[in-house]
Amino acid sequence: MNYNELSVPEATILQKELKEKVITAPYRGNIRLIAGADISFNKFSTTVYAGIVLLKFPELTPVGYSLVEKEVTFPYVPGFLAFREVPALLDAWQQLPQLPDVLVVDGHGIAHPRRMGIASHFGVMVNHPTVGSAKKKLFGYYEEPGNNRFDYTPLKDKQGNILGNVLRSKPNVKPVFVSPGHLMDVDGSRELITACVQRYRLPEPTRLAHNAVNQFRLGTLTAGYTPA
DNA sequence: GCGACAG
DNA sequence: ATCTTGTCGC
Repeated sequence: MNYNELSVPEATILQKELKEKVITAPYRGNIRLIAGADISFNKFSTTVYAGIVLLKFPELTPVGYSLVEKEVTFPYVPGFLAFREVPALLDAWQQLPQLPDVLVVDGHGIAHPRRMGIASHFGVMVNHPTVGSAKKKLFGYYEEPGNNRFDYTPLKDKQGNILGNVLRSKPNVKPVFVSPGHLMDVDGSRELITACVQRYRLPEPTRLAHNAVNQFRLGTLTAGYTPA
């Protein structure tokens, strides 16, 4: 199926169907390899640069990255980010020589109007554990968390259901929004992201993925898979 | 009708 | 998201 030819109403129907496949449950198992995924592009261009960076866990040292370039015409519409970025990320995913235990996606998971943010969407597509880590809220209500490192508050819907957490990754910086993507639960997602935070606002997986796709777009890195 | 609105 | 320099605060 080609997302570029979908209309928003059609995409909405697809999200409602995919929603039934999302599994929000505690992740059982060891994590020795984690990954971060992100996209970069030039303003007004239909070319996107997608990348996935693999890191050893819990050391968080990068061990390789997969970079791909792809054309995309589906516009950015709040609530439908997946239809614009998932295709390219799938290409990068299929190019990985080894799959991570869990993938951290730049965006929300179930903290979405229809519980189908990009992290959940991608997780269902590849049937793999994912967690969403976003820089801004898309959906839900929350109280500002305390200003101490790792303070957090729940992100809820109007009925009081907890969709994720608002996490203060470091003092005096805006918090990050963490929610389960697929095969993960609310607490586990927060604990994992907390373990991925070092000295910056953003957790290492998405921070390094962001750096990689940006360098790729600017020509400092070349496409393909590269061990670190 | 008005405000909110991932990347 | 991207375009961009200096500047204020921990």
